Amino acid sequence: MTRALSVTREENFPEWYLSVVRDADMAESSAVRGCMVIKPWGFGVWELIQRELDQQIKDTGHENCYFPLFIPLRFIAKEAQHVEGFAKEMAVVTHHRLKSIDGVLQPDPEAKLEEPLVVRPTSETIIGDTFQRWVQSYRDLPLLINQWANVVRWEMRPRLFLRTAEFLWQEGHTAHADGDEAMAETRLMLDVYRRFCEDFLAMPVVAGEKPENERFPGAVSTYSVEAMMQDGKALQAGTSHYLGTHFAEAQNIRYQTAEGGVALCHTTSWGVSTRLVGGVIMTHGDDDGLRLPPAIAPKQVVIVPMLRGKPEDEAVLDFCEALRRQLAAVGLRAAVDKKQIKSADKRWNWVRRGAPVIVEVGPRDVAAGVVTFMRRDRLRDGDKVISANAGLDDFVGGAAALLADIQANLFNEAKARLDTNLRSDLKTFADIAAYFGAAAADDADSFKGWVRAPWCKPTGAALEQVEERLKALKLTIRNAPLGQSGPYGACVFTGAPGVEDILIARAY
RNA sequence: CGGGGUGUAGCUCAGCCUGGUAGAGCGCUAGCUUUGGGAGCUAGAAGCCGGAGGUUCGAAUCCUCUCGCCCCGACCA
Repeated sequence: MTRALSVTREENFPEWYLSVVRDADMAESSAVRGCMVIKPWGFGVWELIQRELDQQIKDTGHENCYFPLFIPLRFIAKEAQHVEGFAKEMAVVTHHRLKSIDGVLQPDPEAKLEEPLVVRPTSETIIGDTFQRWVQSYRDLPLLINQWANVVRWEMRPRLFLRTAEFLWQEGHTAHADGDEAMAETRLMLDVYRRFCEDFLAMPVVAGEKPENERFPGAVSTYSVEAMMQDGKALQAGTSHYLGTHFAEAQNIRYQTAEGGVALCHTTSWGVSTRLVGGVIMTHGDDDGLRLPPAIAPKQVVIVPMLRGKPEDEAVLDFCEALRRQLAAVGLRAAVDKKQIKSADKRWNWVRRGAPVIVEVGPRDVAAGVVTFMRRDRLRDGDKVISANAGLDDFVGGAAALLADIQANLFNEAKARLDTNLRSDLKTFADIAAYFGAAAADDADSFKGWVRAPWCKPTGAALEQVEERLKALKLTIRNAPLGQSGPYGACVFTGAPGVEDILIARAY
């Protein structure tokens, strides 16, 4: 069986993932450990994610700002849990000048900063410091701000897109007069993320609240949207935090109430990152490479002219260019691949990159006024590549609907996988342990999916115990799905009466 | 920061044990043939063998030190 990639998902999922990232021209690792170069095709996907999400963030009343990359060390120190959460992965700037000493270029000892600066791992503190000055009166609230930025977290185990030392994201930060409003904001943005993942990335997610031990450092409550990858692991695709008054207390974000008193603001923060691109790859990719949902495909229809270095090439190119213009005229992102390589190679390059529709045009098509095309979501029947023919006008007229169908099909496929592999019939921890193959170490990477089960929502030391037991099976609690209602069975960890359902899964 | 591995052409790697001065595949360049579908043949460009020191007539190969990277653990959007 000839596939476009040299490794299949079944053989080795992590290797398959790397192979898609590489062969689809998404990104590559760089000279800087843990930092990646995002290539045009990968960045194009991110740009589309950015464009759409930016609009949705604005539509919900937020405005964009930009805050500094550097944060004074003392700012980080202000919120105790925040420090603890991020201290171990912080890049620190200590000097402002280089000097050649004994022929070695190094930080000039004379140019040491009085106070070190950290490269932002997230911006709660610097934004809180700003909010403190911006918020005076209840009339200044709510303050609804977002920024698109890069952040740095010195990760020990980087993986392209999924976990890199530097990554791109948006971080929303808001301040509110009271807790109810801040909580509503937290939940609103979580819902924006859920809809965005489903409608735009065609990636079904489960929105829910994180258990206490998985909370953002400094948050009162953390919510996430979790997506199931094709190896059954969970990917946290986005988070939204209700920060209570923790940061307001640490940074003195207060306002005068209508009654003349002084009150602390309730703040929120929420973000999604370039990790989404990794999620798209692991949700939709197949053994021929990436499959991009049309909504985030930088090129939705790629036209490959079959050129042979003969006089009729010119007519083929003219035909392709005319087709491209017609597709552009109906609002689609179309391109003609004029690169001087064999057309069969071009086709497979676009298959690997996941262009939703690939059109091939040869002299015979031109003569007959038809196009031959493949849809990437249904590339093969068995091993055979499926291609279809359509008259030029029919193809152009139906292209938008075709793309919509591809988008829907990718979502439905992923949704069916999520539904099929989310089990809720395991009643005890022993069942769960057996299901995830506790004994068989070599079984650790085989597909398992998620388990939904009731628990008694322990806290503190009791929760730590639960965490330990799960950890032995490489499992984590992903979240407690929203919108659930009892009655609940017995807690799978303790047998005590359950108070809510949680999702248990291996995770990225 | 613990345990293991590895560094040779753009990429993947062989050669190292048993020192004699550089190889393969893919990719790249050119030419010819082929082409309704991931082609073949021929020719070619490309590496002071991670770095420093040592042993030796001679080091990719042996020794010492050093740096980088990868995998497994602790941490993680």
